[in-house]
Formats: sequence, structure tokens, C-alpha cells
Amino acid sequence: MIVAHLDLDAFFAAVEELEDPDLRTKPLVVGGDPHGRGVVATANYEARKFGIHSAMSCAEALRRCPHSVFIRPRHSLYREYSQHVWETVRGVVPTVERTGLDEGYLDLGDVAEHFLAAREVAEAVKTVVQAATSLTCSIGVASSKVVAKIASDHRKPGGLTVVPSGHEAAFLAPFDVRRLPGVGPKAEERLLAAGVDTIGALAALGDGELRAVLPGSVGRMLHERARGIDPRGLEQQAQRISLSVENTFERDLTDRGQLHAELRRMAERLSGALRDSGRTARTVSTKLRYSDFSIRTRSTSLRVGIDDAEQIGELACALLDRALVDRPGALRLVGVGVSGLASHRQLALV
DNA sequence: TCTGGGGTCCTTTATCGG
DNA sequence: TCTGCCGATAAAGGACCC
Repeated sequence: MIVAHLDLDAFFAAVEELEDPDLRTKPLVVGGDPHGRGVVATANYEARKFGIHSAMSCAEALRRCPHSVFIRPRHSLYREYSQHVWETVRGVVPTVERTGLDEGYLDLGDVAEHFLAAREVAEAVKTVVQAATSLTCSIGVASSKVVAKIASDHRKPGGLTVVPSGHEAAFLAPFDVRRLPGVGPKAEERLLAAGVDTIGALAALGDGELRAVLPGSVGRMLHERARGIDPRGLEQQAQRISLSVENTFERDLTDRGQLHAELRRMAERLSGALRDSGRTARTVSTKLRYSDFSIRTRSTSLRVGIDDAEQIGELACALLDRALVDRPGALRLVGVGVSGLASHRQLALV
């Protein structure tokens, strides 16, 4: 297997720069309101010089660089650019698995029989993407998804990193363990506490130590990936299995009338999305986030699918009330989700 | 005054019928 | 009647990703 991971550089910010070239020389933050509770979605490289990065609160970003330009994300615009990018990529490499608007895997085994040829194909992809969209990307090429993904991030922006087969473990070894996909804040904390700070150190762990630090199937999988072993192939684009809407309030809310009104607005949006796609949902879930950031969810399933805003809203409000009886308190966020989706016309009995 | 919004997948626990 | 146990399914929570 020869697979490439392609990642568009600072995608949202790069698109905004194309739309308004004056932004190119300025620190740019695409995200929420810097005076509210938003976080940074993407910062351009000018802003990153000030230590601003994704997931940072916008208030913090403003503090670090008071003359930053803040822009709200324009997702439909990014979708258009993304579509153009991936159409262009498919012109060179037909088998592609998109994993986000701005990233995906390319099957180079289809078009190159060795890593030397794969490098040239990857160069060609970068060139055509830049020519077609003026966007730059970084690409990693390797024998597995996990190695390709880390390689694409290795030399950003605009980088190309090829890891020939046989060199996977040595390539991965020096990186911080947090760089391994699947290691989030929790796993990182456990690993660091056990003195495991690099991917190489994780790879070198014995079975017993591994089970003590990261028990279960997650631990085994991460241990394998740390050695560059990753059996995943490219997948077909999967169907959506859930839809949800959520909103964080400017200030925490306790008023049930206001909360219900918010849920009903969200139900309207979900109903619209369901109807637009000709689907119904069997399960409705309500999510609550309290002032202390803890999360509760309540869900209920019906025997038949629904797409009606009234019904979804009614159920969502009832679930909220139930949750608030179990645990009263001020809420900073509520959300509604639907799952158990089925297509209208082809009610396939399984 | 920290900490978004959209998702997926996995694990644990509760519940129910046999 | 009481008590496991098994398997299925729903509900809830948690971790993670972009």
C-alpha cells in the first residue's frame, strides 16, 4: 500500500485571504466573537507567530495579538472551495477518501508502483491544486494511513514528506506522543505520567506496561500505530448517521421558557435538514452543558421515524425537563440531535 | 469571563424476555 | 417463587477528530 495524506494549509484562513487579499499580511483569526465565548477555528501563519492556534479561546487570541483581524467562519464558502480542490485532486488520483473539508487520503498504489514514483505524483497533486485554486497543501506519503498523516503535518505549510517502507518506526519515534492520532488529552496525560513522552517510547512499551497505562483495545491499537502498523484501507464515503445542532449562550441560562424556545428553533433546523435530504429520524437526543462544563444527554427512541419540527421540539423539551429534574442548574449550552436515520422512499426492511 | 460546533466510535450500564 | 445467566437493545457517558 502506498497512501498519501493531503492537508490544506490553514484552510479557512487561506480561503478568507483569497477573498480579501488585504488580509494576507495581517494576523487573521477565523472563529468566534473575541468578546464572547468563541474559540479559534483557524489562524493564518501571521497570527500563529503570536502563539495563536486552533481551539484557543478567541479572548485569549485577542490578548496575545490585539491587532488581529477576527472573522466568523463562512462554511458554505469553504465547502465550495473544498469541492473544487477535491475535483482537482481526483483528476490526478482517482481513489480518494475525504476525511474533512481540508484533508483526506489518496490511494497512490493505483498510480505509482514505488515510492520514487509516488513522490512525483504527490508533487503533481500539489501543483494542480495550487494552479486550480491558489491554495497550498502539505502531503505525507507512506505505507499506512497513520504514518502518512503524521508525515503530512511534518513540514507545513507546503511540505512534502515521503517515508519509504521500512523506515516507519524510525520516522515516528521522535514525535511527541500527542501527535499520534487517537491520543487526545486523556491518553496523553496517562502516558506522560508513566514517563512516555514520545511515539518511540510508546512503541517500546512491553505488554504489561502498556496494559497498565492504556488498557483495552484502544491501548493495543495505539501501541501498534506507534510502530507504524495500521491495517486501515481507504473507505468509501460514508452516509451520515446523525445530525445535531447546539449553541453556547452568551451568558448561562436558567429560564426554562428561553431554553425551550431555543430547543424548538433547533428542532426547526433539524427538521429542515431531514426533509431536504428525504430522511426521518427514530431517535431524538438533548444535550445540556452546565456552568461547570459537565455534560448530560438524554435521548428517546420511537418505533417510527419522524421529521416534523413540532414533534422533535416537543421531545427535545421533555428530555431537557427530565435532565433538569435529575440535575438542576444554569446551562451554558443546549443542543438537539437526531439519529437512527432512514431514507424516506426506500424503506428497506432489513 | 477560560474552554465552539459538527461529527464518529466505543464502553458501560440498565432493562427485558426467555 | 427466587436467582442466575445469556443475548439484544437502548441509554448515557467519554474520548477523540476537524
